Amino acid sequence: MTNAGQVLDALGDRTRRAVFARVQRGARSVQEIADGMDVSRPAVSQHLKVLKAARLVTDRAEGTRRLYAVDPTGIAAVRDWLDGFWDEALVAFKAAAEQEAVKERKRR
Amino acid sequence: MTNAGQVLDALGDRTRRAVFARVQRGARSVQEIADGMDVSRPAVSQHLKVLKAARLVTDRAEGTRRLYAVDPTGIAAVRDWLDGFWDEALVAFKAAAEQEAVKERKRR
DNA sequence: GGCCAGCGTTAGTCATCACTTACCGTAAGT
DNA sequence: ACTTACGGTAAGTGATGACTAACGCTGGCC
Repeated sequence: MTNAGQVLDALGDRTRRAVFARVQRGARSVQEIADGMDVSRPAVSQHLKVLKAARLVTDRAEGTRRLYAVDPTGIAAVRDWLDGFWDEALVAFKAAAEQEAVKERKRR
Repeated sequence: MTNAGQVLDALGDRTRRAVFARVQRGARSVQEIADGMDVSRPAVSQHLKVLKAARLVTDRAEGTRRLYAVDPTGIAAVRDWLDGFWDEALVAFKAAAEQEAVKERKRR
């Protein structure tokens, strides 16, 4: 199981999110990903390393090129993590809203 | 609509995630949240500010105390953002797997 | 009014990390 | 073997941001 914290740390950077989005849009090689971005290719390479460690992307060698693709594993990890918060958050939120409504009634 | 990037930036810090988790577990005042943590109270206060801006928590004054609660809005934002990736990621992943299988067959 | 508790804010410091430049290894073409 | 394209890595720098200490403000209590 991948640590959700690691994935969130990976997604907690704007540039890295842009790289991730480009991979998902179909970009393959590191060059293609870096083209049009305002950072250098080595920077992209380092970001890909982090994304890979978080299991957000997978890589595969093809000749001298290295092709990157999206890995659902990391996304699933955050998704599960979020869902845990989601349910409890809704319950807590509803309870708080109820309590607010009670106080509101008392005020009149 | 809350920006998903802002929420991810907020969750991209370990300490901030701890603060968020404590709020969800029922901690209310800033003191209660800070108690037992290895950072000072002002630090917690600053983290709460970021979490609030990302609409992950809400605050409400009660006397001199300030009570914090979880706000589902921010979580929903990341959730939607993730779901977008989720669907396309699965499709892309399946396609890639298919292509791999084809290549595998060709190899024999 | 005086006092205390609870928080937010500011200023300043320190560490983390994103980025670039340069370098090295590797695979394919000639 | 030479060259070229591609990409990971190391070293060094700069900027972002997390943290603490000190201060100020507000609300409740005596």
